[in-house]
Amino acid sequence: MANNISDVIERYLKRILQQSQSGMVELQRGDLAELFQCVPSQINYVISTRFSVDYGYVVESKRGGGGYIRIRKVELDPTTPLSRIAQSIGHTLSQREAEAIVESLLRENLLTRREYSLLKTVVHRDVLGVDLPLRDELRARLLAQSLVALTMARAEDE
Amino acid sequence: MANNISDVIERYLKRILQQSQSGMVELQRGDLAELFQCVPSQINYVISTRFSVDYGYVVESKRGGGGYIRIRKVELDPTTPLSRIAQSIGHTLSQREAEAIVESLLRENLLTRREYSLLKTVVHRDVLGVDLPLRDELRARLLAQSLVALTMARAEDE
DNA sequence: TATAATATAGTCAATAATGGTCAAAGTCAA
DNA sequence: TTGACTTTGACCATTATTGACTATATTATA
Repeated sequence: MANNISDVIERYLKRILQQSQSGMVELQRGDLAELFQCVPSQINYVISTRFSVDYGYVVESKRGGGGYIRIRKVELDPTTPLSRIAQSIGHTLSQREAEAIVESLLRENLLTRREYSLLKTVVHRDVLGVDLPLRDELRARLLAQSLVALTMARAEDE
Repeated sequence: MANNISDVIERYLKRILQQSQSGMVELQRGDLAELFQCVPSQINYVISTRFSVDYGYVVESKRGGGGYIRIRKVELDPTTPLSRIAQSIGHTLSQREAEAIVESLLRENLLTRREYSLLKTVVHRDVLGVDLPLRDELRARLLAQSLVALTMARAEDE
């Protein structure tokens, strides 16, 4: 479609992702930027707009000498309850709401008791220990991302 | 994967550690540096960043003639380790240190893959999303309390 | 035995080699 | 014309590499 560099880079990455057996690409930001004659931060833009977790990608990177960016495609079934709930969590979340969520997940056997216990701790105000409203925002991120992690962990476990 | 010498040396050391029955490797710093064509202090860098006690290794050394560096992999005591590790976590904790801890717990089978994935998420700087030094303090609380929660969690509900 | 020479390993700070963030400026279609 | 999307670059953060200087142990020598 569009002739902008971002789309070109996107197609390039998706093509090599498809071709790789492992479902993973590893690249150096500077190399890719050079290949497409753009500034390095353009690569970050492409990744953040087109390879986010919402689209089913996991991106890891490392800075420093020998650094890299690694993109993996994960099977993320959006109908699975955990990821649906993760998506339904907004920008802020009270402790009461968070506890209601993890308790219902435990009841439905979507969490083990250990996982439940762990999440109960993670969302507790004393553990977070920062002031509102930051605390509720932090809690929302922690719980949402934790549920996403659990969704993907299952996929990885084979 | 890695284009840097540090990672290559790390893999080399882990390979011979695996191959040795004793779970121990002894080497001379200068020899290893020569083998990999790097300065000797690079070996110290690799050891301090990848073979710290957080990663489950103990390193001893001796200077002078016949000097050596000895790396041992230590098994965690499977009876109380989670709580012990929780106690050893101080007031502040970097992402790198936190990951070292959860990786070694996974390796020792003290965490399931899902729990590992979850904790990896909880200690990630992007998820915490607050500035240093608060971030490292928050991470220390989260991980320490999470491990305590796991210690106390009732074993799996049928 | 004292001392000097030699052979190791350790520390630390400077520099290099990466990737990340953010906001300003540019582009383009509705 | 406006608003969403893209492009750019200055500045930031993290990790790796190097080497000068330091510390310690062993061995040779006076």
